[in-house]
Amino acid sequence: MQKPGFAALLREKKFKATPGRVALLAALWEEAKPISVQALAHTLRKSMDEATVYRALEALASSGIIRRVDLGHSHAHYELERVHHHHIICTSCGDVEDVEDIATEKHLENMAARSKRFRSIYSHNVEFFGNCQNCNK
Amino acid sequence: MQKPGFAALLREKKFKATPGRVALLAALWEEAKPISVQALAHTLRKSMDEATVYRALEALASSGIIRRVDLGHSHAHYELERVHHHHIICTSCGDVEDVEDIATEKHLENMAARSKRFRSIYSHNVEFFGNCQNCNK
DNA sequence: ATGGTTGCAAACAATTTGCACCAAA
DNA sequence: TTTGGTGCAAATTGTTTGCAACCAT
Repeated sequence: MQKPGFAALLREKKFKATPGRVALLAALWEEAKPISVQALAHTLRKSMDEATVYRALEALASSGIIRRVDLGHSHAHYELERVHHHHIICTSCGDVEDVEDIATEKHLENMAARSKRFRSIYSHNVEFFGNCQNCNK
Repeated sequence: MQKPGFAALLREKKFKATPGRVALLAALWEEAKPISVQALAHTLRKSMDEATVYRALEALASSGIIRRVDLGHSHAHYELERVHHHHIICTSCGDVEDVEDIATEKHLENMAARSKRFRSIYSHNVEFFGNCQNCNK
């Protein structure tokens, strides 16, 4: 994926392209994996107040520009919405690896389609937990 | 699933079968769906201090008796570990429905097996987000 | 007897909110 | 000029911890 024009992307989604939000998206791009709000706020400490980071993350996540990810910790992580994928988390060292598989995605859609009370399902998260090779010695 | 003997279950996993923990498991059994720590602590207010609820939940979850579930809120939920299944969450009213599908589970295993850095994967979570029929009018 | 468990209080961490001000469109 | 976005501070909410006492085994 090419680095997108973040300002244009924001305007496209009806947001104002403020320097802070552009910096936020750039930081997520740089990170290239889920980052905690605290770490992100620290990175952006020159550009954005922590409360504003929270507000921006929520707004951008509900517009689909970014994605909220749960890694089993007691605080949220976010990442740029790129190619659809999921995560494997090492419960020992916290390391995260991406996984993707088209065939599985189809099955996930089927699974969701079985619901009786839900007709519209617009997203899903999948997380695997295990130990990476470093921690499994 | 039959209602288990919680005291015996606890001892089996090398825990002490205290009245509080038995009450906790009974409460999760009653609830029959993911419950927030706060709601659980409120239910158990006569049996267990909130801090103890947190400690018990963590211990029981890492032994596999119960399961921690992320519903996209900013606090944890737990449920009894029963038949393996996942959840669809209504992002409007918060309602939760269970989903399960053996075929999909096989594919999830395949997906996880593709990892390069992870050999041992012991659990996974899947959550779908959408709107239930009530909220989708 | 003894080590896991608990209550209570306090500390800590994560997230949200009110409000006046600012700046992008 | 209008309204979304921001900083700052304070309030909330969620979670963890220390320690002495307790009780299930």
